[in-house]
Amino acid sequence: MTTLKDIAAELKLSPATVSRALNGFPEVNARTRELVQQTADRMNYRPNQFARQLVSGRSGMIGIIIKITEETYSDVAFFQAMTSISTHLAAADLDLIFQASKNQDIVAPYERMLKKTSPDAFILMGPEKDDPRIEFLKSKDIPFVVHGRVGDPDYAFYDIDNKQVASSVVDVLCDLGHSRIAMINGPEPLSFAQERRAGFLNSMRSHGLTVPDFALRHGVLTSDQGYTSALSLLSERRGPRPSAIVCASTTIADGVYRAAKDLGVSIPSELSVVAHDDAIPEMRAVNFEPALTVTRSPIRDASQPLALAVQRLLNGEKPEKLQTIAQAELIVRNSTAPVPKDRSDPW
Amino acid sequence: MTTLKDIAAELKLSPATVSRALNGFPEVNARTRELVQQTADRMNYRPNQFARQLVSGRSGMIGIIIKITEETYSDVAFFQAMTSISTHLAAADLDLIFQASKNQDIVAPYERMLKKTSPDAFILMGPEKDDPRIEFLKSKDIPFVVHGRVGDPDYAFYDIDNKQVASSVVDVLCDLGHSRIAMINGPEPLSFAQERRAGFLNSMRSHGLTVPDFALRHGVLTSDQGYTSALSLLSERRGPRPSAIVCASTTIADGVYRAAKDLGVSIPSELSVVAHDDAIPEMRAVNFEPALTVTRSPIRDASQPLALAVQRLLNGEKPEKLQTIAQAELIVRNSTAPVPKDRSDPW
DNA sequence: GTCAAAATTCAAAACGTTTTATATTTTTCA
DNA sequence: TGAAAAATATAAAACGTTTTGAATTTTGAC
Repeated sequence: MTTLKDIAAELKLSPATVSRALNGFPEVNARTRELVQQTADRMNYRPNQFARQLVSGRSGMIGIIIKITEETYSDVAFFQAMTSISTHLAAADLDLIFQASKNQDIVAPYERMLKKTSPDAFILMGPEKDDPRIEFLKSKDIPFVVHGRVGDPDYAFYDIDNKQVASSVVDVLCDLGHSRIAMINGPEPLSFAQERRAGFLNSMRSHGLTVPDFALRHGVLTSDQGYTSALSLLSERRGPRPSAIVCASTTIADGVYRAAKDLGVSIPSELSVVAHDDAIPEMRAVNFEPALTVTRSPIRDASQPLALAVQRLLNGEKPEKLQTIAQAELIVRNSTAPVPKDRSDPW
Repeated sequence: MTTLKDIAAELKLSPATVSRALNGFPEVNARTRELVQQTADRMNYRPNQFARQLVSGRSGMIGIIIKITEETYSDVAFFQAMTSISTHLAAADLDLIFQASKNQDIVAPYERMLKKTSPDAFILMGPEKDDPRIEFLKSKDIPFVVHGRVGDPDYAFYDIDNKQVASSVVDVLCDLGHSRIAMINGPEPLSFAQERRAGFLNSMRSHGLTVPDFALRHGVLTSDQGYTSALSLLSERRGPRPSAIVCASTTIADGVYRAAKDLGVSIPSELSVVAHDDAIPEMRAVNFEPALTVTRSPIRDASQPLALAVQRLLNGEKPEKLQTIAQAELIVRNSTAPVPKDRSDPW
């Protein structure tokens, strides 16, 4: 391993000058710099990162921690996001430290990583209300960026406008005359699900419509969850069946399609279906039969803003200035149709 | 930030003693150690990892790099493996540095990470013949463990016995009287596919059977790939159809099932299907209709041996001593049956 | 040719540990 | 009691950078 000193000795310069020359400081003679560069190359010099980190106090690494679930969907979604974030960070010469944890105490792995590897910042996914991880990072004064948000926060985040996602869907369905609209939503504790719920209920109310309790369901984003929820919604045991179902994901919609098929309910003539599309390669909305109407905002679109926000945080920008709310795109396909005459009455 | 010196000053001891006390060296008085421990706790001391790394020359981190594909299956499989590895490493206080790369030059990201973050070792997945990554790591003298193997290598690895996987399946099918057995294998460059191919052909030969070229296919591990391959195999355009198909994964088998259904070929009475099951939660062999006969070796089983091998490498053990070849388990279910009389002739 | 200003280089300190070689204290045993 | 041995503590060096403050050299103007 050749060190700065070696180069300095070779050229009869001081380590200070060599350091400056290599790091592009202005106060070094052009000829000297050239010379230093060349000998550094020739001697195959690689700066020792540990020494750099010691003096700079920075690791150049970003932490990301995932709670292990049994759910493939969140896995695939998370993995997509993470790979994408990784490539964007690498472009800024930042590395990603990854940790999966099934720890009960969701803060513990953050503490451990902080002690052990000292990432300069964290990227945090799937925030919940009063999320202890956020409290922890704030208390330790560690920069972090959140994918998603809870409420109207003061931290840096990237999120989509989940209220708009839900309300734009309601608008579309109401324009088609639907009034009995059900929703199969994501897991209750997650903020995106709460936002969509709020947006959904608000928008329904503003159209003068109500939603009975049984028509608004929460659960994991799996096809099976969609299937069982839809079976129950379509069974008419608790009153007339909905004329439209709003799904939290394309996987949920897949289950709804299966249930409709099994019950002989035709889409879209008897039942309209809309979903939010995270653009996970697994289940493409265009390949649905009939093609699925969606609000669309690819999860991978989040990665660049997240990576960028991290860099800016590290440059000292204020978190409050690093907040992005993206709008979802509405794509009407063939799974939505005007409400059938005999099903237009509200609940 | 309180440092070792602060504690030393507080107790009127030398930093050396404090260091030794905290790191459990024997040559320190029990009372002193107790005292040091307490004040360290009281002053909320956290050792500076950068300083440690500088003097030890070790980062305590393991690098893992994935080439981005378009394939969900490999994503899910990889992600499963990675999360599992991560938890095992964390138990040994090692962190995982993750990087996704779509770089053409598959060595470049290794070089970059090495320069930037200096992992102590790498875990390397999906080795190919003459893999330049392996050459690179060897030339730089960086320890690494491979998931999979090529040939009869001198590096540390964990792999399953892919020849056995293929041959045990052939044995089962031959016992049932099958002689026209086709294989839908994984991507040609990957070593596991080559091993299975070899095992398959060898075993067929030893049963006195031949395999025409068109009956042995390579491709990605997707349902669609299985579907199109099976359609082609079952079309009888190139001779009589196989009485059994061996699949590289449950996703492939899913495609085969779909193709058989579309063609009105019944499983298992007209066609036997066997697959290798990596135990990815996506597609459970037991849930197939009929339940799928498999050779089974969960990908997540690899993570603990891999994590352990890494630790041993770091403790100076020789890579040649850290080689594991796991046997797959054969599970016969309902997708295999005796060959139909009219299809028992060999090709 | 001189002097101030600008440009360039340097020596030393700092970052916070671990480790080596040495010094001091305590214990043991004759 | 004294010397040797064992136990415990220490000072200083080392790891390889960056940065501070000062020193040296070069340039430009008169």
